[in-house]
Amino acid sequence: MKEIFLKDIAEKLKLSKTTVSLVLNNRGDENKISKATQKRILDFARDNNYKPNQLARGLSLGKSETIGLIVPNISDIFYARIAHYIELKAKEFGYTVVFSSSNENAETEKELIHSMINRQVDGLVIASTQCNQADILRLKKSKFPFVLVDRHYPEIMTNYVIVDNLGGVKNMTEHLLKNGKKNIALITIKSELDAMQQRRLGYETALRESGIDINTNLIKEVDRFNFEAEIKDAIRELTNDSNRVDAIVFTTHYLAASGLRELKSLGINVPNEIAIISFDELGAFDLVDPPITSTKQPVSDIGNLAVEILVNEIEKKNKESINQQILQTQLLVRKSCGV
Amino acid sequence: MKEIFLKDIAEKLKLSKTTVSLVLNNRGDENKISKATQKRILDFARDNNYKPNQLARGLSLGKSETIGLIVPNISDIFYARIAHYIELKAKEFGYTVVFSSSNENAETEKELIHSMINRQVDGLVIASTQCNQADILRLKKSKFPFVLVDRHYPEIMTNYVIVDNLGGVKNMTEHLLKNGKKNIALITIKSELDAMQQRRLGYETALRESGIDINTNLIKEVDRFNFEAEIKDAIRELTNDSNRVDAIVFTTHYLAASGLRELKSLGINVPNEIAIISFDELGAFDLVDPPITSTKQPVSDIGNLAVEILVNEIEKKNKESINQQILQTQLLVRKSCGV
DNA sequence: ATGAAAGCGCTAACAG
DNA sequence: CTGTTAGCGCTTTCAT
Repeated sequence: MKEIFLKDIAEKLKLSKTTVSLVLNNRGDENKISKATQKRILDFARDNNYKPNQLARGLSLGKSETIGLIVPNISDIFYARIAHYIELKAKEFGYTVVFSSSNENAETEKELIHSMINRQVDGLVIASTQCNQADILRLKKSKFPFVLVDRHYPEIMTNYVIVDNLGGVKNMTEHLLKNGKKNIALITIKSELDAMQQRRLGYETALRESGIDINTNLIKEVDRFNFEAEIKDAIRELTNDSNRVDAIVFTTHYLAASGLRELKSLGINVPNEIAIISFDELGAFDLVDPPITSTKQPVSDIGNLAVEILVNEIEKKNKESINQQILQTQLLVRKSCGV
Repeated sequence: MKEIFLKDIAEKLKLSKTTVSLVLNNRGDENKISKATQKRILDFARDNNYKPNQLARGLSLGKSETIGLIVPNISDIFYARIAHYIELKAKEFGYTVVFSSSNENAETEKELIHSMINRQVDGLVIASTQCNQADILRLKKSKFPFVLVDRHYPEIMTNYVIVDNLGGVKNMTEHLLKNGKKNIALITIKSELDAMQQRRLGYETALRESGIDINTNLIKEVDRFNFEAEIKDAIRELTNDSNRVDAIVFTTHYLAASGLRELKSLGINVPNEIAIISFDELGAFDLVDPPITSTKQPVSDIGNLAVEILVNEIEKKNKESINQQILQTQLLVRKSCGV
């Protein structure tokens, strides 16, 4: 079964490439090609398992029916799940997805954006690293279709699908307050990322609205690449005599996992001595000892909306309109904050 | 900053496209193009941010410097991690990766293989669904470069990178035996997949070698798409009076998670009443109550080797040789089998 | 209702 | 050392 090309079909059927191409692209009727001819072409193509060369097609059309996905790290379950939904939705629209991880590196992200554009992706879904304003801005200026997910730049007017980070963490903190916690700490990632700033703000807002002063000693920012080590120090400080926290809010799942690991190794009882709560989930937070109360992000909505917005923009169904979605999170109450 | 093409460079510099193309592909020296000309071209290209259209390049070259990755499900942490390593390694070799999930559906997998080939990927890494011998065989016949990971077809001579499933589960079962367990059950996925058969065999081999008869009542096969419900029944049966198992081997992580969930809801103490052990890990198995003893797969090796083998084949450094790798797993002993 | 021919942007014989 | 030319496989304008 050797490869067969458009030209081959035309020759065998004694037709022109034009006719064959038209029919194969479902434009036979609109070009008044006889039903009989259409059937001959379609049958022959099917029988010989004809598949167009997408590279040639893309080159000719100026588009590739591919969308690029750039995430910080595809092996982070959160992004893997988003990728999954993006892929499903993209397939519905007839697009394939190409992906790459930036590994939280702005330089890598820049290269990826270029590389993907060179590969003629029709649009981009980006969960951007912290500080890549420049390239995002350039992308916007060039009117290249793209949509930001999970992370956005408040200063740039772009399409995005994000989550209400402030509201989510505010909820979490209030949940702790409601459970009688008095001295609540925050462990977060040191980052310019708006998402992280918003999460911190959520924590602060909840406290402030309850008339509690912010104690900056209780806010620990750890380095994203060195969090395992730094979190140990953070936990030790938070649990020493001068601080005596009774609850910790973690702004992301792997911080919570690390934190809990450390609390356990210190022999501290969760939730009796210290309650914990996590933004975002790991696979088995319900099985963990204790089951961790956490905030669930609407991953499928994020993926679906991102693709819908992007495809809309690519196909310019709506011209020039900017689409910004801020989705709500959901608090899953388990045992780690007391009953 | 508008787009610039090869032709533009040639015109501005009053050179031919050939010269420019040669230089840009680092073949200036071998074609004896003067250093001066080379420098002019390189500088101009850099200053004007020239990036070749990869579609055109691919069409002309007959290759795209892209490799396709097909997995059952990218949101399964195991495949997400493999994808991560594949991507890293591919980048080292100058390849981009395109991915898709087959959702365990052979028909989808077939389409994906074709679709990727149409998109002119240079090679494929496939974690195949259970029963797609036909397409894999066709792929082999057509001499298209590909390598199977995680799952393979024993009847087909292909490149693959898999794990010693039999040995892994045999180890797990022996670990249970060593800990004094007498009545060990197996919960696995109902599947023709060789990997799953091997895991079952590992369990049976361990028992047999210890002189224990296989009791088929203690082997439960659940449907991959309906495992949550079926596992409940399985657990109930295994824990009823006639069976009285004291340990359960789970052949994959999500089965273990579901199983543990059910055991807990039944108020059964793990590991005192029933020990459990899992092939493969979820994110936080060390934090689970109790920490789950499990078998860790060498994910990074799988990804790295797969890409190395594939790129070798694509670039035909070694002609016609078949490369089959069976990697060893590692048992992480925690608390779920007793101390 | 169908065909001829040009063109998408790049590479590569071959010529000089 | 550099240019001419054809061609990768497909789409599309313009004829007929």
